[in-house]
Amino acid sequence: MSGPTLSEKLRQGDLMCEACPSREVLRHVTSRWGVLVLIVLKEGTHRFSELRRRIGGVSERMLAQTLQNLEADGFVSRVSFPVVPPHVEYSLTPLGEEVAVRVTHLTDWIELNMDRISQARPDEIA
Amino acid sequence: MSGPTLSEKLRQGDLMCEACPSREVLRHVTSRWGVLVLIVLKEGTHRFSELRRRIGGVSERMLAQTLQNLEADGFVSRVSFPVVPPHVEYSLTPLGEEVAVRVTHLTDWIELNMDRISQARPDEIA
DNA sequence: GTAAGTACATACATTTTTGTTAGTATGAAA
DNA sequence: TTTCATACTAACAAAAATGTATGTACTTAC
Repeated sequence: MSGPTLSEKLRQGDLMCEACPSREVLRHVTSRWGVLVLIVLKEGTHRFSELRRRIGGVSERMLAQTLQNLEADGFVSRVSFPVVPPHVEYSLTPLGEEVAVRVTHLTDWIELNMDRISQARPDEIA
Repeated sequence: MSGPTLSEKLRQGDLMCEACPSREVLRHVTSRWGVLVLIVLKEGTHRFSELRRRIGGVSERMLAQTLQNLEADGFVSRVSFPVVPPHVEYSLTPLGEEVAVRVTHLTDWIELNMDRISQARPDEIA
């Protein structure tokens, strides 16, 4: 009668299960700035300050933290050149490209359908 | 030389632009519990308490709030039956089904690739 | 000589999110 | 009769996310 055991769920990364590590990965990927970083890096390699300028509203602190999370998950690779002033390049790993594809499918849909969504939202008088 | 104007970006919902309303929609959809609610509702209509039991770790408060956000965005429809004890059914709207598809593409990928991701993550000694 | 640009880290303040507890009305089960 | 279940809301508390200000080391431009 019982389905998969807890340890099986943990291995599989069942998102409905509170303790699953997949929840943390999901949080990084879908975090406020994580989504936007993935979108921009999908276009190609960028430097820290380029990302900062592209993504409206990120603070340096948040951008750095977001990049570190995505790097720790294996989605982003960081290459630093030992020069002055510092030069660091960020890009997607093969794993990162795969997530970024799904993320952009979602965000593209939202951008393309914002008018339909706005009509459904009563809060905006416009 | 200049691209789209600010008002054009606002209409189009350019996510790189801080003031765009699409950012708020994205936050609702990719919120901690929003993602999971969309996944479960994609299987069909559910009652409040059913959702609560399915989604490990949600509090009543957060579930209620998440459902209200998704309802306000036009992704979820709420039907309440005037009986005692209360009976309320939640389901996806056509718009909601469309987002839910993209969301599940992302989450399915994460669940299926958790082992690859875990290998890339140095924090877990396992 | 002074200011700007680079890629951050660190300390601290604030804001946002999330959780906890208690409460509601009513019928049914124990 | 006490308890449970339902679908919430409101008040309050704790935790997490985010922002701000400052510093660094060195070079180039003004």
